[in-house]
Amino acid sequence: MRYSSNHKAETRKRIIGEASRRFRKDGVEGTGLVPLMKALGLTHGGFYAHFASKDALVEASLASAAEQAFERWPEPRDSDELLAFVASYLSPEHRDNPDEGCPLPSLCAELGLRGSPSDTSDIVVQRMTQRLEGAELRSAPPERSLVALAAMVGAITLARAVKDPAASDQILAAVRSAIRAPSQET
Amino acid sequence: MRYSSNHKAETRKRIIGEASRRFRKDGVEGTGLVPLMKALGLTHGGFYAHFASKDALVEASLASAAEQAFERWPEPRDSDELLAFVASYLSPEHRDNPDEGCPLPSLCAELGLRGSPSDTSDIVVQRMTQRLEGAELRSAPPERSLVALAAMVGAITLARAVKDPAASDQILAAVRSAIRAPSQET
DNA sequence: TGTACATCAGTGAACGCGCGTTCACTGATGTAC
DNA sequence: TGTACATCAGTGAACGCGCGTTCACTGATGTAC
Repeated sequence: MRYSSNHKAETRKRIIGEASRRFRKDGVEGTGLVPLMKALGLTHGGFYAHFASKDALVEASLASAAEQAFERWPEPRDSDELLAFVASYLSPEHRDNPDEGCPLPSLCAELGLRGSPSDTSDIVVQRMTQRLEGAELRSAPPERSLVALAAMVGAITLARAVKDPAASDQILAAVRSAIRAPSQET
Repeated sequence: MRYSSNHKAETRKRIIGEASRRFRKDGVEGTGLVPLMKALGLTHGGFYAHFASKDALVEASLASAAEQAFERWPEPRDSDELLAFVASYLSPEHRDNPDEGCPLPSLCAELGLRGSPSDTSDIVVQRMTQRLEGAELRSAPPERSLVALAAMVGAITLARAVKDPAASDQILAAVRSAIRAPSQET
């Protein structure tokens, strides 16, 4: 089976795409290479033509998930876009679809307890924080956006863990309105 | 080997104690029953005299970790105690010792993606939120303490995942000071 | 244009390992007589 | 006080399974002549 010159690169991309979705949905430990390759119509033996190990795939998938998050939530250009970003991040849709969502709530906890070799988390935190330094908040202390990010990540994490749907919605709504109107918090 | 009448109950407690530490440190999937029992000086076969399944142990350990968190951070009686609670929760010590810490940052993500059968998360969220409704914040909207909890859980999660120690400390400090002085946030 | 060969993405069987779970058994102790 | 027996927490070998990884092989295609 000889393929076109970029066939291998495309297969590699397909593996990363499927893996980055599964890692976010089921966790790294919960995702097996055999079912992963099978879902792509391939056999598991071929995996090692593309990656040296599962860890290498984790690294590549995390970077890909980060890139996807940066595209989904680009740098806001004004305060309206900033609030739209926050609303989208804290939406029930994002809560209910971790496989397409931000890797921070889905993968941080797992990579935090394993001694992750990558510093992709650092980069994602940094760039997501930058995106929150928008418009009318620019006069705020620089940690303000870090607090907002922590609240957003915590809200999604808790909203996914809580069983009661009303309580879950309430967590998202509370953080959404707190970031929307921080001056009325006290 | 016949033992004193409460020997079995004590062994059960020891299993739960060790498990609740390991689950928080290494995750549920990352904790095997064989090494767990071995660490207690027992063989793995005896496990099923105490629990019907690993899932039953997860349930019991989560409840135990929650109870431990409620004891470590009891209901604050005034605003000083409330700030001490927040400072303790957001301390480097808590970040660096997940095995003795709050189960929300360590276990929520993992139990969130598996369809957890327990509603212990709901209870922990509810009771930790109550503890943040202290003193001078009582006039604030009720969601205020929910936002604080989300920020605290998110901060610990991120601080554990980030590689750069300075960045990790910064996340904790930012949320700490934001909760300490919410009126100066804007 | 036609043949022989090299390439290499993907195949599929096999590996050792640790997992959760089962089960026949052990043996020190409390109880019955 | 002494013996026979029942109890039952814990033992340890075994189970089937899925995991990550290895490796000899396949076979359609591009290239060389």
